[in-house]
Amino acid sequence: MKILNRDVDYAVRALVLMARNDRPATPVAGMREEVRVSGPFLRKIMQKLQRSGFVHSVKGKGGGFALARDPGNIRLGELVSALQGGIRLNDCVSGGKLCAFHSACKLRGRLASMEGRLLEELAAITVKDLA
Amino acid sequence: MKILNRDVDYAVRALVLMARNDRPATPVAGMREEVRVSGPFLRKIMQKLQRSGFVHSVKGKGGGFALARDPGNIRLGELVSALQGGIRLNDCVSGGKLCAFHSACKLRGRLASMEGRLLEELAAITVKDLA
DNA sequence: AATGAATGATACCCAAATGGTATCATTCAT
DNA sequence: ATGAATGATACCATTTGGGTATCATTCATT
Ligand code: FES
Ligand code: FES
Repeated sequence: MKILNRDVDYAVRALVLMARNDRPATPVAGMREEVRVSGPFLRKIMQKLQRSGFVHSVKGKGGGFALARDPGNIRLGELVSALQGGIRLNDCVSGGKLCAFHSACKLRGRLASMEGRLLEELAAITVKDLA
Repeated sequence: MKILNRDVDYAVRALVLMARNDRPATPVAGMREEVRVSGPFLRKIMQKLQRSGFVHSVKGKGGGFALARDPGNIRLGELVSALQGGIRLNDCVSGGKLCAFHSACKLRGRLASMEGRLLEELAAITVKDLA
């Protein structure tokens, strides 16, 4: 039961870094040291963040990445949704492999609300909180 | 972000089944139909449950598995711990790959307490509840 | 004692997800 | 032109999850 995968982990570090020293553009080469990850991998993550609208990018010399949104409004829950996909619950529910008690089952609903609460808690944490 | 894996899923179904028709011993062959899973796989899971003390087993002809504990006291949280292992949080914490802000990081504690709450919620659900 | 129904233990295998690298194209300041 | 930067994408390697196969052991029945 791992809550955050690597992508989210590194993304958080990078975003926090950018939130701290608010520069017009930070290249990957200027972050990979502190984030403790290889350049190419961090770059791939940053590109995902760019596509999801968390950061914007500037190509060419002097370019790099910068926050596209107020760090106080970048919520962990959104990062999780963007970088490690949605909810799957258990296979009985999402995979269509129903068990014999399906109609009377009290489990599905409970799991759904649990996952909901989890995401709420994640949504309560912003990049600013962590900077 | 999947809460329950297959093992737990099938285990719950089997335990609920046993709680319903309280027989002295149910063989795997008598459960695999309703649980909707292959015999060998269910058997492997049942063996795990036996090793963890949730059920006891009787070998030989007429044997099988039976609940070793009151179904009202078999909690989902325990099943998760026994069948899909403990907590890993993110790699910054569990993997020892600390990031640059480790000492000041507010994330680890939050994740830990979130996971704790999740397990509490799971612990509130018993096999009896689901039967 | 022999048989067959059952679990115990363990090794193995396959597929999917995760984590990570490599390559080439594109943009842009100098 | 050059070189520093990202965009896009294909590829690879490791781990995990899900599942099968096999042989050993136990025990009720005959
Ligand atoms: S576990 Fe199958 S319906 Fe709930
Ligand atoms: S994410 Fe590294 S110390 Fe918190």
